[in-house]
Amino acid sequence: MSSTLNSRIRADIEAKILSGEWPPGFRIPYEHELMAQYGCARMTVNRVLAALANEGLIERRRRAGSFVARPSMQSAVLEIPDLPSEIEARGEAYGYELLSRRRRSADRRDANEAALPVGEQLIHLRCRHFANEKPLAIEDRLISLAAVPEAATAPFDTEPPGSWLLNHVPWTEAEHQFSAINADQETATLLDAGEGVACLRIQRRTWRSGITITFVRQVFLGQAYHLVARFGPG
Amino acid sequence: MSSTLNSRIRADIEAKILSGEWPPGFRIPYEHELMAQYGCARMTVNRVLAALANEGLIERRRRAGSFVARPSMQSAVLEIPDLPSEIEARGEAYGYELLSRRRRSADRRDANEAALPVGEQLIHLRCRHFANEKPLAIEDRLISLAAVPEAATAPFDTEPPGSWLLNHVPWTEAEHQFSAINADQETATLLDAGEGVACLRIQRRTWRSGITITFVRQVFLGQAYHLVARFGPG
DNA sequence: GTTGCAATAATGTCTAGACATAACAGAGGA
DNA sequence: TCCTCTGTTATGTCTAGACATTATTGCAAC
Repeated sequence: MSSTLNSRIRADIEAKILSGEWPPGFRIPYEHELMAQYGCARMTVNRVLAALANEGLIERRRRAGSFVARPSMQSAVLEIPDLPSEIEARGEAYGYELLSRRRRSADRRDANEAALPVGEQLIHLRCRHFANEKPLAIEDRLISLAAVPEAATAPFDTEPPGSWLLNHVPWTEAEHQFSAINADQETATLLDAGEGVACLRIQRRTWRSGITITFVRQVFLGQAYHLVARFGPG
Repeated sequence: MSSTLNSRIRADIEAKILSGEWPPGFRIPYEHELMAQYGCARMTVNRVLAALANEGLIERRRRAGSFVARPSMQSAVLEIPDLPSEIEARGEAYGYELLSRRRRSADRRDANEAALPVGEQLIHLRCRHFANEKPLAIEDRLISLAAVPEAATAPFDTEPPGSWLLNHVPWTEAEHQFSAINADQETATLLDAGEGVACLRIQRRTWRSGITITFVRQVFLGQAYHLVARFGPG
């Protein structure tokens, strides 16, 4: 309960919007009026309104005023923790196994899936993640050697590539794709499940300044893994 | 290409972080120094740094300074558009069918899944979404009448409940859960697919000020539907 | 050594102005 | 009627200060 003027104004406005007292489209008081109401400088209310606009709660139009935005509900913040940390956070034992490691150059399929230029040198890893000794996911990972040369000598036999990259690559953008698939025979065997069982497949492409760093495809047992995403103001 | 001083400072700092020139943990210049470097007031750099901290790109500690945050990669912005708009955006024809509509009170299972108090009056809808005449998803939806009394008389036979709620409920928080399931016989029939086919299941609980508004479970054909989430600064 | 106090240095918050910018409204002219 | 010009108005950006807050540092007493 921080009681800065800033947060008080913000809380008041959020409450009005949240409660429906100020419905979508409603014109909220001008900075001028809020300034008078709270007896503060315009800069103070401006900061609040700018922040609210930034988060999409309100919409500001010069000359016209500020308006409560229509709730779009079109975006959510998705938490995708590092697998080891997440599994340990659930109180289970994390396990990791490297299945194979190859150095090859990108073919047409990689270019299509992972946006890697054909012919680019890359490391292709295949590994398994375990929770409490039971297989949880299979991972197929491509790492571009042009973007991450250190990957050529990194020891991926004990540390999962995701965690390694997290600590060696500065900042990234990413795109995820989710779908559900039936396990084929190989997948089923590796996951210690029946053929055809539903699996959650997550594909993630990570890049920096337009250069693809890594592509990963993880296949989870659909029953064993739940992704959670939260959304909302606050 | 807005060339406000604000955005110029911001772009400079983001570029340094992005390029790896300022690695995670690096102490970025003090407000004082940036102020001298750009020849501006402290308030100006403060606004930039506060915004960057707000987005998690940097971390600020009193007396110590501001530091480049470790790339967490633990959150992504997930776009979950309204189904009708999304299907039409793909150039396909959207269709909707209400399968059943019941008014009942919440049982223990609802309380568990949807955080609805046992005994609370609710509307239970079951419907189907189509893309180009082919079934795409089955939806099971609970709407709390305590939170949304107008739902009792709303005409859900032509407009999907998601779109209706979007236009009638002010502001919401939500939590999503993703998993993969094999279609049971009923699901398979409704989706016009084979029994056992992998489906992507999305469950979403939406509330306002701690009061649950609605709970929805959507089951998509795993092959037909791809969710995409993007993440990154800028 | 260890504890505790005080100085210091950074961010956090706020003020009372200033000028810039964009969009709208109304007046006047073609 | 339609267009353009001009003033008005609310937001956008910025300044040069001020005091508050707090974590660290270093000194001093135990």
